[in-house]
Amino acid sequence: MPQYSIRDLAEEFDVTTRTMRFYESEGLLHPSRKGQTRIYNDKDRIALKLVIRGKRLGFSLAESKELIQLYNPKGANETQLRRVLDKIQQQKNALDQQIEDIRVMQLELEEAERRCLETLGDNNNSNP
Amino acid sequence: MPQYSIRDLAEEFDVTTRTMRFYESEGLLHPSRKGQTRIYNDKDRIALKLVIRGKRLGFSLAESKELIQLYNPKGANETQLRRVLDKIQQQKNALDQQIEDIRVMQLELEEAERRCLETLGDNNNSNP
DNA sequence: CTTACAGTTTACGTTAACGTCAACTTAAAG
DNA sequence: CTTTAAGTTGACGTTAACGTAAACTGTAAG
Repeated sequence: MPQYSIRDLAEEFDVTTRTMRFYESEGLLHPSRKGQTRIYNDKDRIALKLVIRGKRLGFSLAESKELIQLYNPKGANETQLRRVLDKIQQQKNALDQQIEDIRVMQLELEEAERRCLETLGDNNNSNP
Repeated sequence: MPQYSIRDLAEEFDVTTRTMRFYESEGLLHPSRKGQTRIYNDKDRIALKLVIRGKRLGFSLAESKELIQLYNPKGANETQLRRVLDKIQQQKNALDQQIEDIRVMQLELEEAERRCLETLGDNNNSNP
């Protein structure tokens, strides 16, 4: 099983070591220790990747933490599993809303682009 | 031309009046005044809608402010217009990245969903 | 007139997400 | 052994995005 130092992951995902320790204190990462030095495994790596991607989408750390937990139906009973499935569905809906927002923004940006290009064309015609 | 009070827009977009005044102080909104009372027009309404949508996508107010400016190639010369076009392109690329992130998240959520359903199925088989 | 309500400015408070710094330990290199 | 580098734990500082409270003004209703 692959292991990583704090610096390994910090460099890979372009965050500071301070950030990694902060995430641990917030319960997002759970490195083991060799002496007092942190040792990260693949599960932490996946979690970190998820947090970083979440940030690009405007997720708070608390939201990303929930997301991480959705990926571990560890020792969960049926009731818990059903709650997890419900959360997953909510997340999927939220992402659908985001996609819709992005779609609208892209259309608006293309409108803006057209207006710019038009104005450029007009200027060139009136400035020979 | 339609006009809105601060409360009109605050209720429509579910923000507080404090937020609206804050956005004004940050240069995102530019209401006129009747006496000292703020009067908003359609341009402000559009800008506000854009900011709200931006927030759902994780944009900072500074980023949304830039976006707003992209929609007004007002008294811009050719050099400025080209810079605007460049920014528009950057924004479109950023949105493409977001869509990719969302796509990955959705796939992962569906994996998680499958794992949950599997576990549920197993439990039912071993608990008759 | 006064009561009530909506709006205004000013200013200090708050939370999330780290940055920064100090003081320390451990590990490896020269 | 000393230096150097990378790690550690506090603890305090910072920024964005508002919340909250105080003190004031205008205006419509009873």
